[in-house]
Amino acid sequence: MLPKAEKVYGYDQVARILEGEIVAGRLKIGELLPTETDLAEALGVTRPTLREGLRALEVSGLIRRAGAKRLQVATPDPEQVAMTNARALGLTGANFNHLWEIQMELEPFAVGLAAERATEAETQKLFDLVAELAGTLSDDAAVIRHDIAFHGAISRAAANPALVLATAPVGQLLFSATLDLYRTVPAARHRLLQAHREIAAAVAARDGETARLWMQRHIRDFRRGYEIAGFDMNAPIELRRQHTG
Amino acid sequence: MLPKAEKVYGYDQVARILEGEIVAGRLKIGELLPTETDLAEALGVTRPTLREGLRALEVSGLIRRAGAKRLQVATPDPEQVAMTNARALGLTGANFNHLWEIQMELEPFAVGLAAERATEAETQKLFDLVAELAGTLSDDAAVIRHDIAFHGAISRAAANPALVLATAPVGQLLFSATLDLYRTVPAARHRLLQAHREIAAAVAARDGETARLWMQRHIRDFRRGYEIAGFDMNAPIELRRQHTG
DNA sequence: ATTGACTCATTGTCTGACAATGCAACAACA
DNA sequence: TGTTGTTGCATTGTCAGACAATGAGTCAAT
Repeated sequence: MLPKAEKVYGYDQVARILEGEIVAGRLKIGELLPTETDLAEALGVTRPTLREGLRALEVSGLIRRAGAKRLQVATPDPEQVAMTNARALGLTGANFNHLWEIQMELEPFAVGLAAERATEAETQKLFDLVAELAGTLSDDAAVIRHDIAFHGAISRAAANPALVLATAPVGQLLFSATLDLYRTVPAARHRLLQAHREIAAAVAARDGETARLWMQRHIRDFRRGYEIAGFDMNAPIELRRQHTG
Repeated sequence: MLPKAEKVYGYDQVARILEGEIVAGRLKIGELLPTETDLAEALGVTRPTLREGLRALEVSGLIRRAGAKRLQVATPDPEQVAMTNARALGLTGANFNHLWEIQMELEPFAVGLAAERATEAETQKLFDLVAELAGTLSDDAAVIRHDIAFHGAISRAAANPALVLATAPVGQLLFSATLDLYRTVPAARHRLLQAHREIAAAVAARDGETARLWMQRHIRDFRRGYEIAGFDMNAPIELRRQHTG
């Protein structure tokens, strides 16, 4: 019950201080950090210690390599954050049912918002993705990349950063597990193409209701494919590392 | 368009290799890592380099200090992950409207599932939290801590790890921004207490519909409080560091 | 104006070291 | 016998200093 006197290590200090400076806006986004030697001196630690702190910040996405040299203050890249979360989610033992349940709730919601708010460029992006998919339908890995990209584009079109953060990890994890699906149930890819096509059209027409319906159908269909393929829906899903595109 | 020959640094290698070993299950959860000297030698790097990699893994939650010495393989702590995400979300410029929108969608959904699935212990936890709140209603910070804990407990009762991951950051960020709210609109805390009480009762009664309705009311009410207080709902919300409990 | 060579700063990495501290074994005691 | 104090050791956190590789900037040559 006591406030447990936890020792704060140097590298932890470094990370916290720098994080505070960034969040408080004293270190502005895009700004270049001082050299490691200078920073270390300013913070009263040595370079190895400083670097441990920097590595921590880099993982949480608050700093990024600019070019290849200097480090740059940055806002966390949603995709990178999503990837980290997806992996974390995989390690908690989440299974298909868990993920599908969330998908079924969030994706129709997202596409409804997207239908209201999508900009011209964003709907165009959806059409582009669909067209691209039509061309690479036989490449399983490409289909999955497209699937992730399409749902990601919808989330972004919904113009809500919190929604992106909530949906992206689930989608990445779920879709990454479907490589075997398309091998086992080849027909699934055509149903996917049609669904995406209809969804894109509905979003462009600002028809939220139709978009939601197609999305629901799409996600139910996804589950059916998983059933047909005979996969175990209670088995933990693990994130498969993307073939870096 | 070219596959950009990206240099892979030693510390990055270390992190990836170890991560791979953990995900693949060759390093089991709870297992203690070898000493830094041994690990460094095994991986063909020196200790400073190794430690940078370890720091990265520590931030992503894959390893944790056991006791105070040796490092231990671990599954990411959802709360810690949520905190990281909440901060990331804050930096993307998410505002009250964004967060509330998600909240309004996910929390009723979560409480509906909780009403179906909550175990005896989990419903008891809800009642305990409500009782505790009733005792500390005048302490603003305590009210907020309770609020986060209560919604977290519901997510967990919904028995879906993906849901926890999706809701926790939003809740943490949103509620952390309400300290001023209770100061400005003192009555809000009583309405919050009532809502939580009703929700806990509905979950215990396995009455999903009532639970959802009260949750919706609760979240709408929250918004009204925010309006009455005259806060700007389009201003970015920043995460306030918790007073470590 | 563009290209090329050159300089220099900075990073990634290494070597070696030391103090602090937690853990385990052991001794001393009730 | 069970508990407490002591001691030694292993391991971590941190430091100091060094060096090669490489990116960026400078300046001359074309």
